[in-house]
Amino acid sequence: MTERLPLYKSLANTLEQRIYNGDWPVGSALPTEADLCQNFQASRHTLRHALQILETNGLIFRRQGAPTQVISRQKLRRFTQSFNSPVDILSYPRDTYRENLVEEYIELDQALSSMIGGPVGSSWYHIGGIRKRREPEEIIAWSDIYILPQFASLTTDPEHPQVMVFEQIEKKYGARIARAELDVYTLGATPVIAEHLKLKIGDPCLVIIRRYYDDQDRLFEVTVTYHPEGKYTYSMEFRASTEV
Amino acid sequence: MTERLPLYKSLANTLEQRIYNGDWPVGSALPTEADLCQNFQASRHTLRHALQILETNGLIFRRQGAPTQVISRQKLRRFTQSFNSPVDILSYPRDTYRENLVEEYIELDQALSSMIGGPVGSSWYHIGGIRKRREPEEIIAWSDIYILPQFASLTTDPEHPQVMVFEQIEKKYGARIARAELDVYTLGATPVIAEHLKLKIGDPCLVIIRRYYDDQDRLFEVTVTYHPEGKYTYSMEFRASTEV
DNA sequence: AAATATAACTTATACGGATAACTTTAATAG
DNA sequence: CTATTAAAGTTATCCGTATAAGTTATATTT
Repeated sequence: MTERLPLYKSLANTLEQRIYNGDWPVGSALPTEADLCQNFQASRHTLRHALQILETNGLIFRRQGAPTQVISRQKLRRFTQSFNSPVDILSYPRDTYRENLVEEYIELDQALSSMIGGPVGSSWYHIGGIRKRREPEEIIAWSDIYILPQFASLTTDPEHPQVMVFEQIEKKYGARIARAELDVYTLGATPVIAEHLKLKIGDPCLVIIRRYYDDQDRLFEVTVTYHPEGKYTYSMEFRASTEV
Repeated sequence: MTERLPLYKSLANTLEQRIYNGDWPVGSALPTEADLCQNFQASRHTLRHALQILETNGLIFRRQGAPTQVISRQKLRRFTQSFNSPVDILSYPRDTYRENLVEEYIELDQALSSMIGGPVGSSWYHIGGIRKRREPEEIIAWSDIYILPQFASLTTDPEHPQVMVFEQIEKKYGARIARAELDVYTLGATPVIAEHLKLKIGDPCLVIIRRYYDDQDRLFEVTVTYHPEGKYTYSMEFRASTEV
């Protein structure tokens, strides 16, 4: 019932409580490790284990040579969503595939620029096409993919339609996704979209824009998908973060 | 340039590489700590520091008394989005407010049940209303809020329209959100929605459903919002998780 | 054959000490 | 006064050792 807590955990709890009480206000420095060892009668090693927990909980900030700073009065309750791969950010069923209908080099005009996020006049390679489910055979979405011109050659790869484009870029060019943005909104079908998706003009469409940035924070791919009503729901789950 | 890596980090890298190479396949057990200390000429303490890194990276699984298991060949690259509060999951501008138009006790029929997620026949308290922005004065959304009947009294609170409902539930009843689900899709405006939002029937609406669960995984609030075209974009940002 | 107890093995916790690396403050030189 | 150097203080890394606690396999008993 009253499971005995290891010393380092009990110490971490005590320190958290003391910080919460305001014994060491935010912005101030914690006593030195040596002092804390004295006060709490623990070895330096055990104490540091406790401090490490406070650090990962975002309560303190440590820097070699400088005193440890208190940076937060209480543990943040973070709501996090995790994906093991960027594929899952927009999790299409695996039994879908893309059919390219348009391939062209373009320069961004004002309208495209505000949607895509790149500067006006910048050059991109545009791949337009539809995404289909196999059975029942059905059109799920129209998708516009914009990639940097130097990546254009990857559309010649035979397995191209089966694989997400950013995966191909990662594989062939070594660019790694460090950040991704996601915008979701609704829009009445434009004439072009309506024709491709066999809708009436103005029919509701779910628009999802994804922007991929590399570790230099350079935008290197943007995907815009248009889903007709009833064909797609974007779902997510969030959890309050668990204790350490 | 060639910054010298601490032994424990260098050890962690080596072990990761060896696992990736397949020297210790997924599912097999790592050599004992004692053996690894021997092989890599490190103290048990330093070695354990390295193992701890592999563990947080999701490569190994450790259990007191049992050999350490290899559970993944490569570091997961997790894409995470963090919110400091559930408010931010659906981040409305702070200068908006809710205007309740309907309050009633209901029982879920088949259609509502599949949308909300509660069982058919279960009792809920329904609050229907519109969300407005102050300036320019504008209707942003129609929202249906479903809460357990025991929370119904909170609508009498004077500050109720300004505050998110789950915050009031947390404050007054102590229920804490442990999990939240989010569904996003598009829908043509139904007659009821069209009237409230002053739209034509069939006009595109962005529908966002949020379901809040407590720590017992009991559903205690569901919110459904309908946004007319052009009035709302749901935005998120994801980052590849940083090294430990 | 099944349940129980034992032993061997492995990881977890905890102590102590020594050196390195970094930061800040004080002293010094120009 | 400014820039540099030296010293003191603090955290980071790394080693060693000992005991506790949990798991698994083996032996024993029923």
